[in-house]
Amino acid sequence: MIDVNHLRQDLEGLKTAIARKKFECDLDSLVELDKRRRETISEAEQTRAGQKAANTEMSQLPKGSPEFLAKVAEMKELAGKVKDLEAVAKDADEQFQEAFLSVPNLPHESVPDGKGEEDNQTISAWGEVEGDFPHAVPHYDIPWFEKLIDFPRGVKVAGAGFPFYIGEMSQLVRALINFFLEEADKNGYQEVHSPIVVNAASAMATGQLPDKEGQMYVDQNEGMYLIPTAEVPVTNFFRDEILNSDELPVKRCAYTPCFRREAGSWGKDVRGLNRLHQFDKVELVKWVHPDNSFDELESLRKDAEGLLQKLGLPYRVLLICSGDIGFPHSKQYDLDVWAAGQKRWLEVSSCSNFTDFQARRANIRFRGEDGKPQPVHTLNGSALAIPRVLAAILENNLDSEGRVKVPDCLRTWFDKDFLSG
RNA sequence: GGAGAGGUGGCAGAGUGGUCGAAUGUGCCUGACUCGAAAUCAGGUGUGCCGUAAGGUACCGGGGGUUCGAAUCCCUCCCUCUCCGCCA
Repeated sequence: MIDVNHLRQDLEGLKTAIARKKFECDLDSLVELDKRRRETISEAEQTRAGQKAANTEMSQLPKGSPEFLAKVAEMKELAGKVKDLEAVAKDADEQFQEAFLSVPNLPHESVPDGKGEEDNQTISAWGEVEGDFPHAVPHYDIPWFEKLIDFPRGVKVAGAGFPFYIGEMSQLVRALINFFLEEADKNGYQEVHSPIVVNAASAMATGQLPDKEGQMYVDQNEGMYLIPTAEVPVTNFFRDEILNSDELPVKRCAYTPCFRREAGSWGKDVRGLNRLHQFDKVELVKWVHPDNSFDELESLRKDAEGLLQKLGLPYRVLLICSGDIGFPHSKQYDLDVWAAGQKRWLEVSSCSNFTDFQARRANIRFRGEDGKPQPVHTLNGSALAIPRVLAAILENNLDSEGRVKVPDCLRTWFDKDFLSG
């Protein structure tokens, strides 16, 4: 959630900022709800103060004395009034809070205006894309593909979108995970191994609930959610905590499987490894001082880019426009890898600054220079999502003999020159 | 899963219906003493919300209830510990 002072002190500025995003919310009625909330709280608390004062008096009187009994009778009415007013205030507060949760984060001034995907800006690119892949085919058309990635048996055992990776392919997945984690370590991210289920409070804090409930797998019995990204458990590590300012920035990385129901998006671009219900990913998360969160976003993005460069995979960097940016994001970059066989870009990373938006929901603060707690800024980025990186390696590195050249940077964990089924 | 015990401020730990946001100890900060440190002494030291402020109000695991009044009584959920069972 945003700072409520935006609503109280700069309503027009807030309207302008939100209008740049595609999300709609009725700020005028929100202002009314805020006003009513404050009035009802004030009234209930004043009445309650009267009750407390009377109770202090009563505690001095002898119990059971006529004065005492008279006071009890008198106070009954006030007690009922307090109860009623507190209920009204609580109701008004909840109404406001609920509506306030639907206000999106404000886009940063450096985020370009735009209606949707088509207005995202390509701000840089790396590697050759045209004419450099004479033997490329879509990864799912490589003759031996189905020997190493078994979709039908995944369907039998679990369902569509849950493939088995077999033998050398499984080892290659493991090599990618290790490579990503080691590079993150070199860049100063402390590795954590996290739960891959979370409770409702955690999913609420990072914004998966209430809006995106349908995208997660749920265990109804336990009230648990399979994580759609390590962002959720890792960010929640510091939920309801106050950090020391000299601890900032905190940088963490985690490898986890990720689970997404992909409700609504199934049927489009789903062949092979392009879109799965379960996939592996290494995620980078930062908790930083508000003063330098946008610098931290740049370095986060460079950390993710470094992986694609070492793998030798061409990619482009998209600066996401105001109309395509997510609800909690202030600024977002996507990294798209070039898949030469399919001749299309595959998104393998999304690097975002949430400013204080997530931190307010998750109640993650630090003690500022004045000693008062204030929200940190949180950032995260994929580094990287495995299956699409794998797809690009398979397609781009296919040679004339139908073999796939394994990137040199993976040799520590996968000691073969080629993958050939 | 069964039986029992328990969840209070950074930590430890009192408090079983009223003057308790909460004793005491400890930790931390400031000051005094000291060449400096230790020790000692004095003061300070939670968070949210309402309020321009003064101040008010809420919070003793979460939620609900009883009462004029709840950290304290009742219900319920969660969690921790001990023992038993089961198990990677």
